[in-house]
Amino acid sequence: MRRPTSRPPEPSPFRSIEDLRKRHRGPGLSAEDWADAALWSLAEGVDALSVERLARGLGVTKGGFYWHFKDRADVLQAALARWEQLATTQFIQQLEALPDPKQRLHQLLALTFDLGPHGKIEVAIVAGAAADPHIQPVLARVSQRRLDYLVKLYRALGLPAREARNWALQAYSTYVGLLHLAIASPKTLSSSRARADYVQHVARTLIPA
Amino acid sequence: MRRPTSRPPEPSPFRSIEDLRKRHRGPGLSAEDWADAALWSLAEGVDALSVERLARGLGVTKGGFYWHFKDRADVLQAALARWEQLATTQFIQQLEALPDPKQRLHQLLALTFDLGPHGKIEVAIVAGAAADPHIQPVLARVSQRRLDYLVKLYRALGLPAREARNWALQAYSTYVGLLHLAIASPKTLSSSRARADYVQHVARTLIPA
DNA sequence: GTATCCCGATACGGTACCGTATAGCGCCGG
DNA sequence: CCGGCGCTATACGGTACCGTATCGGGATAC
Repeated sequence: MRRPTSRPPEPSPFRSIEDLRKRHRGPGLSAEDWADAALWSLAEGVDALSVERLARGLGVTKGGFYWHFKDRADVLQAALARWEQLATTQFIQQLEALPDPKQRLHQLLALTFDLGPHGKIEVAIVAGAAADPHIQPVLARVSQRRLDYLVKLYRALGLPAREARNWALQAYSTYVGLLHLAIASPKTLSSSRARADYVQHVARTLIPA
Repeated sequence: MRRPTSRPPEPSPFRSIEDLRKRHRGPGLSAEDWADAALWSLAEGVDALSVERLARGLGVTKGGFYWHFKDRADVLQAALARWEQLATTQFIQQLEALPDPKQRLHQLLALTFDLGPHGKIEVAIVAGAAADPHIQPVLARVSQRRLDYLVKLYRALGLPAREARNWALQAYSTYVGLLHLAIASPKTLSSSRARADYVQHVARTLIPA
C-alpha cells in the first residue's frame, strides 16, 4: 500500500458524478470496485470475505489490493460503511416522504417485510453475523438509529415515550426475527401467500390505534 | 482416533448415572469433558471453537482429542446435540407441567425473556451464528420444534390454524429479536426495570384473548 | 506386578489465510 | 515520446489452524 495521492475522507460511501466519470479509464480496479465486491461477498458471511478470495472473485491477484486498503479490516469497514448508509439514512429518507405517520408505519412494514434486492446482505449481516467483532459496532449504530426512528414514529401517533419505546422495540424485534427465519426456517413463509398473510397480521398487531 | 471399544450411539446428550460414576477415575479427560468445553466455547462464537484452542483451554495438547472425536465437526455436532436437547425438549417439558394454556404462554414469556445461565449460549448460537453451515440444520430443527409448540399453544387458546400460525411466528420472531438486541444494542434493556416493562408490554400484545 | 486401556506429548505435513516487497506493464499528461 | 502514475503479478515469510502418526506413562484390572 502506497496510496500517496488523492483519496477522499472515505466515510462517504458514494462517489460523486465526476469520480464515476473518471472511473474505468484503464482496465484496473478502483477502491470502490473492491469495496463493492466486498459488500456482496459479505452476503456469503463475514468469514467469506478474505483478501485472496476477493481477488480470485475479481479475476486478479491480491497484488493491487494493498494499494487501496491498509488491510482486511480496512476494506471490511469500507463495505460496512456503504451498508450502513443503505440501511439507515437512505431508508429513512424514503419514508419521510410520506405525510401521515400511520401511513409511514404501514409503508415501513410493507417495505421491510418484503425483502428487496439487498435482502440477502441485510439477512447476512443482521441475522447471520451480528456477533462478529467488526460487525458489532456498526450494527449497534444501525440498530440505534432504526430504533430511534421507530420511537419517533410511534410518538407521532400520540403515544407517550415509554409506550412508544416498547412498541418500537417490539416492532424491530419482530423484523429481526423475520430476517432470522430466512436463515433458520427458509421454507416457512416461502410462499408469497403466507407472507402477505403474516404481514397483514403483524400490521394489525403492531399498530396500536 | 482409535476408539475401539465402547461408545454409546452418541446422539444422547446426557450420560446415565453409571457413566457419571465411572467418570474421572483418572486424571484424563472424557469425551463429555471435551464436548462440554466445546459447548461453552460456542458462546464465544463458532469460529472460536477450534481443536487446538479447546486443548489449550483444558490445559492439555490436542493429542487426546482425536481419540474421542473423528474431527472438529464431530465435537461441534456433539456440543450442538447437547444444546438442541436443552433448547427444545427439556424446555418444553418444563412448560407442559402447567395446566392452563394461557398460563403456559405467560410462563413461556417470563422464562424466555429472562435469559438464564444458558442465555449466552442461546444468544451466541441463535442470534450470532445462525448462518454457519454447521449450525443451520440444527437451528432449523430447533426453530421448527419451537414454532410447532407455539402454534399448539395458540391453538389451545381457541385460535384457528392460520391465526395461530401467525401469532406463533410473531411471538418467536419477537423472542429472536430480543436475543439479537443483546448483541446489537446491549445497553438497551440492560436495566431490569426496562426489561420488566417491556416483557409486560409484550405479554399484553402477544396474547390475543 | 504386569498387561492393558486411556489419554497426553510431540512431531510432521498440509491448507488457507495474512501482510510485505519488488518488479513490470499500460496509459496519460507533459 | 517518455516518465511517472495506477495497478497487477509474483514471490516470500509468518500464523493458525487441520488431521495423522507414534511414543510414552499412569491408572486399573487381574
